[in-house]
Amino acid sequence: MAQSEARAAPEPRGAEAATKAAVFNAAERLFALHGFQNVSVRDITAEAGVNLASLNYHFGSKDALLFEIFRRRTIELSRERARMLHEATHRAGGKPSVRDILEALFAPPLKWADPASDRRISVQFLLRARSEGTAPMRDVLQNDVSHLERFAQALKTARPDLAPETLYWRLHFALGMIHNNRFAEFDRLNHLSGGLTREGDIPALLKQMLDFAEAGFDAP
Amino acid sequence: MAQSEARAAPEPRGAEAATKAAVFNAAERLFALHGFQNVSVRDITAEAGVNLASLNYHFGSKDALLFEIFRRRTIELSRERARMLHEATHRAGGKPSVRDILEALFAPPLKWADPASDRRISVQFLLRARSEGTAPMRDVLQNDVSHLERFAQALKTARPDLAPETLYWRLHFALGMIHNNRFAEFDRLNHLSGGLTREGDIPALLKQMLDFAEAGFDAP
DNA sequence: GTCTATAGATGGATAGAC
DNA sequence: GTCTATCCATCTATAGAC
Repeated sequence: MAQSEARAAPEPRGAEAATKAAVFNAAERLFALHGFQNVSVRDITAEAGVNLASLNYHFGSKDALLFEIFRRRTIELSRERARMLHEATHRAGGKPSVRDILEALFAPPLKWADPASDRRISVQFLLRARSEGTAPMRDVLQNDVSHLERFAQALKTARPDLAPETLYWRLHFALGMIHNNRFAEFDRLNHLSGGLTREGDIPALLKQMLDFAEAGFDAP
Repeated sequence: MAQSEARAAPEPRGAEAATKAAVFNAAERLFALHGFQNVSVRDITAEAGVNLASLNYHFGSKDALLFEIFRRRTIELSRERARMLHEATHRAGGKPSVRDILEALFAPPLKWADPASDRRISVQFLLRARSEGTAPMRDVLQNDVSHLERFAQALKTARPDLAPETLYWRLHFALGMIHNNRFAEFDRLNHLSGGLTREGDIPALLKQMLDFAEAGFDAP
């Protein structure tokens, strides 16, 4: 438990920072489950088992805390994706296949979404940030596309025959496939399929997504 | 202007219902643009140019108004999709192609999203409802999958060779492609592509989506 | 049906003691 | 750093006059 918290929260060195970490984790969890506007500072501090005023003491404000969680998780996810893309590029001698590029895009958030992962909730937080995020978050999502530019460039190298416009659209579609992996959408799909789709089986889901998206990129 | 409002709002027969229609349209617009929790009753009535109390008089509460907009637009969209699927089924003698089925799924919301359409804002409202919706909305989204069952059944008929599990996943991916068509995501894509992707060109976008998704369904 | 005025509740933030 | 008590802004909803 302490280890899990240590991995999930920012540098919990002394007993003092334990409070900060508890607030961070409780906030991420509640925000991911119930939405940003439906969770109050009182809810967070109660869940964390700390005093009401400690949130403002450690983070300044509710919005600043929200942004801190968003920033940290975004950086972590981008880094994992960039590392996978870099490795795939190296393995392929500079020109990875479309499937390898897509795997670098899909695998990190899917690995987080594993029921056994302590990042399971972080994915849901980031997905919420896309639609419910505050203005500073939207600014980051809007302007910081450098992380995606590497993927667009790799796709151009892999498929120089495709029109750039088509390529960007297909990247957009692939991203849409990931962004739809919210708890509520999984539940809806389970309800529709009568329980056939088991989103807990991450390797199977990754294969399904790669099969679909790779074929989509191969369309004429 | 009067005609446009007549099409978008509920039965504006007399001058009395004009207030109700104005509230309905202002609310849909503000909710779609700024999110459900970021728009107050005061914002809505101010935008509509009516008195603060009229919202509660005509709709009962803010949440009831929200649900009313959601219910109306959901029914309209499902009906358009069902009609297109029905026509495609009839044209194909009972067994429409995967592409025809996907077109019945994609085309209605894309038609609404046309810059020239007076439903442009309704799509954004419905997309917000998926993530920011109140509990009653989530219940509807969760439990009322009858509309999607017809599409799943049609896909099974078109591709009896595919495992049902695979088929449901691919339907989920196709839905994800639509759900990603939010203003913010379009802007992000435009920023990334340097303006190459013009989401205002609906026929071109529909073709891009159909090419990608059809190929995805054709994956082995 | 429309308006004003206000009740009633909630939530973010902080002052100040410890 | 932690806690209590409280301020103050904001919002929904309604009572009651017209």
